Amino acid sequence: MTHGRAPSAQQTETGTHERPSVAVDLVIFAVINSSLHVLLTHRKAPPFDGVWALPGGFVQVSNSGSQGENLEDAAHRELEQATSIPTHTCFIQQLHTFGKAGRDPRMRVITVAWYALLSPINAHRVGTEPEGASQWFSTEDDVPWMRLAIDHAEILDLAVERIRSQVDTSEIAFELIPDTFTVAELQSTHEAIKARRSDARNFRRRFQRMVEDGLVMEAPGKRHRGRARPAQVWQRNR
Amino acid sequence: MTHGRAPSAQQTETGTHERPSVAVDLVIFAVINSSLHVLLTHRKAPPFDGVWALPGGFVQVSNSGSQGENLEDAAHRELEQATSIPTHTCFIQQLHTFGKAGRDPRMRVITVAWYALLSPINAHRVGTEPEGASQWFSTEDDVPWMRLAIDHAEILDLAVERIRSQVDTSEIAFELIPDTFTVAELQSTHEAIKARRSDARNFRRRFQRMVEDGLVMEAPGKRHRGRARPAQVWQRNR
DNA sequence: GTAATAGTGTCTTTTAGACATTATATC
DNA sequence: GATATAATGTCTAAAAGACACTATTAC
Repeated sequence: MTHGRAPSAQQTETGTHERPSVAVDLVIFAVINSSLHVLLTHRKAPPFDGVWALPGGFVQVSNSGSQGENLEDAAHRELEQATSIPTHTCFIQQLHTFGKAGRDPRMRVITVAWYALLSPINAHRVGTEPEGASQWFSTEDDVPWMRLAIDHAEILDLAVERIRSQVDTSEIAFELIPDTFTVAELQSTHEAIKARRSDARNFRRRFQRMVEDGLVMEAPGKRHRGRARPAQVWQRNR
Repeated sequence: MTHGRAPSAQQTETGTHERPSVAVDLVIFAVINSSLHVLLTHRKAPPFDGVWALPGGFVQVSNSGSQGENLEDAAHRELEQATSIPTHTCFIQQLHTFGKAGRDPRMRVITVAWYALLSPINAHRVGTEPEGASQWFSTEDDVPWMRLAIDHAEILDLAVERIRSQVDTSEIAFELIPDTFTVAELQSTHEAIKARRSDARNFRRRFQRMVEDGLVMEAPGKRHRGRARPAQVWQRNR
């Protein structure tokens, strides 16, 4: 036997070895009522019937011709299926691949997990059907963490940890708010992701830097909230 | 069709759909001569014969019984195969999963890429056979970037970017040096990863914080280099 | 004018970057 | 004492955390 990709005992380069099923699972986030929510689907078939799970499905594969769909396309397809909205503009990013033997009792399944971020407008269109199979859960208290199918609680944990660690150094928060927004709305989104309050003056100082860096720019109009002073509206600079 | 993991047109929950081959590919790093190196293997079989590639191989899968090996175990197995050293103590971490249709012309292959970090002692035992299939390449100039098999150049790029972004905020640099080390050796490792020099005084200030935080502690003895003043030896605090 | 949110400024602490000299060992 | 590396201190700049008051609008 040689080094590297050479065939090992039960495997050949021509592919006669056994193969796993490969799935994509989605952690779909949105901020609802100032709280970070995740979309779960209710399973109706054994062996996980009656259990909440991350939306997902198998990657369409062919071993001839075009070889099937790209992983990212599979993730987008499942995102559309889970949300019933057009998702080509949605933010989606690979999280981690989970493939522990036995994680799915039916067969060997390796799943590539992704996280997606929905704007409030898109989120509102999802999971509102009273008899729907999908439902939003607040990550702060609502999620039936201990009862998610397979290892989905672990996937969800990692996804929350990931976006928390990214929110201060990337622009992901913009994916969770409308195209135009006020500073208070952006701050509220940051707070929802990190599950902790922040100081308005310090946040505005950081926002000021974003303006100076050309990341955001003023948008026309003002936005009212209650009977208070109207706020300046902003938009991303693209 | 319902939401979520329900079967789609060509797929059933019982798994009669076509499946991809799943591989693990390894980006094995070590610091040699103060430069970040990566271990590549020379392919001898078509369709990539004569081309350098990342070491890797297929995940051993079974759809009955134990379902085969864990992804992480497959990565460790391939790491041992590529290096011929015991690797249970080696640092290894998942990088990203690459699964574009057509990336391997032979068949649909989805590969889970990992990066591994070898200490100088371990690295020295690898790739020194004159006729060996594995060889170290400096990431600074030596790597035949444009000629790596499949999408391995892209994987390598991402791995380098990843450890560069982690070196200042994690403890990965310690995985690339011996158990006991001097401050200068640790600094040199940082510089090799980031491919840029740093100031010794500023680096020692950061090192002092590591000491105060209990991350490292003095080790017995001093280390000589040339005919100069000997340096204090340190070790990680575990 | 009252209620409610928008918007502003200062002090302190921490961290990073730039920069030159002294200390200690070998030869 | 010449040489080579180890080790140290200060000034400055940028960013985060803590903290209280004024501005503008609807009602």
